[in-house]
Amino acid sequence: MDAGEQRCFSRTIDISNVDKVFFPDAGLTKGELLDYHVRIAELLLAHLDGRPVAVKRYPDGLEGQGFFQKNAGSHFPDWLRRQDIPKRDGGTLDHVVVDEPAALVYLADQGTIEFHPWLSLADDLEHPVELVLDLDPPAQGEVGAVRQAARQVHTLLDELEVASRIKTSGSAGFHVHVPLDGSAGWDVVSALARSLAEAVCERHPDALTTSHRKQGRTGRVFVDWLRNSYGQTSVAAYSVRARPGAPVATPIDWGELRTVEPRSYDVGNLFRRLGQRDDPWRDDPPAAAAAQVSDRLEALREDG
DNA sequence: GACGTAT
DNA sequence: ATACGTCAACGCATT
DNA sequence: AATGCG
Ligand SMILES: [Mn+2]
Ligand SMILES: [Mn+2]
Repeated sequence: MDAGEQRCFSRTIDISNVDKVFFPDAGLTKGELLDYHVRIAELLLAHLDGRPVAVKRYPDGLEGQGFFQKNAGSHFPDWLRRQDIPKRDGGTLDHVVVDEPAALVYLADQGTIEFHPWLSLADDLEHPVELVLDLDPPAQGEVGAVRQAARQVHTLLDELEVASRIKTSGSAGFHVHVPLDGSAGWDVVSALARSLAEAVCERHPDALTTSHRKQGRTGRVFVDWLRNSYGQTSVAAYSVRARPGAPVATPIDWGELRTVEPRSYDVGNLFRRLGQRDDPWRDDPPAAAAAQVSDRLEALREDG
């Protein structure tokens, strides 16, 4: 991508610093990162369209300091959607909402490396459209343990007849997504996420834990259900991660879990994959009703 | 990355 | 003109 | 009330 004013997805964006190195180990520049976002825009947008999105910006690349941003900056263009969103503490955010591909490119030009959407839509903040379980191994590179954890979560969800999908995190683990029908509020969804996490940990107490404090995990895979709250986010499918090698959080099929690792895909190789196969998350599976799933899970936990 | 202030 | 300082999130279980 | 965590 060239510097200066570019016409991009029907918007004009003033691109800067295209030769600045953002990923030194991979030799990837900001311009190349912008190219990635132009190319991935359709798929990335498909998985966060209409949601409030927090961005993690690194204006000086991986070597510089990064920060989260939710509020739309005063200099952000008029066409970029923003929305007043109440905080739980009574305050208000002027939150970025992504609803067009140009927004992704604009934000990437602002130094955004990671996109972190809410689990609910801007038009219905109180009713999440998905539930996410984040599986983190005790240490980087413990792929076997976190793969096994993912299979165990999948098994439980299958028993509950709930459709689920998996992606690499681009970091150390995997994320399991459960599409929801929007019938339940955060209280129900958060409680369900907690019960799912606790249920799978009860089945495999030596391998899995829900302990939020690192100290309590003792070599086990952390099943993080706490993402499932109002105003919380998890990294988007097809977002780049701010890690060496420019890894990408990549949707995969359950059958790929045998071979794919958390950082298998990155900005440099993702399009080879997508050239050979469709987005594994292209077709929306049936969306679950959280309250009903909670009832079934309660019954399952009583029996055994 | 953008902006305000100081040199 | 250029350099420098400052700003850019949140929710919540647990202790 | 403060902390740890993602
Ligand atoms: Mn994680
Ligand atoms: Mn800077």
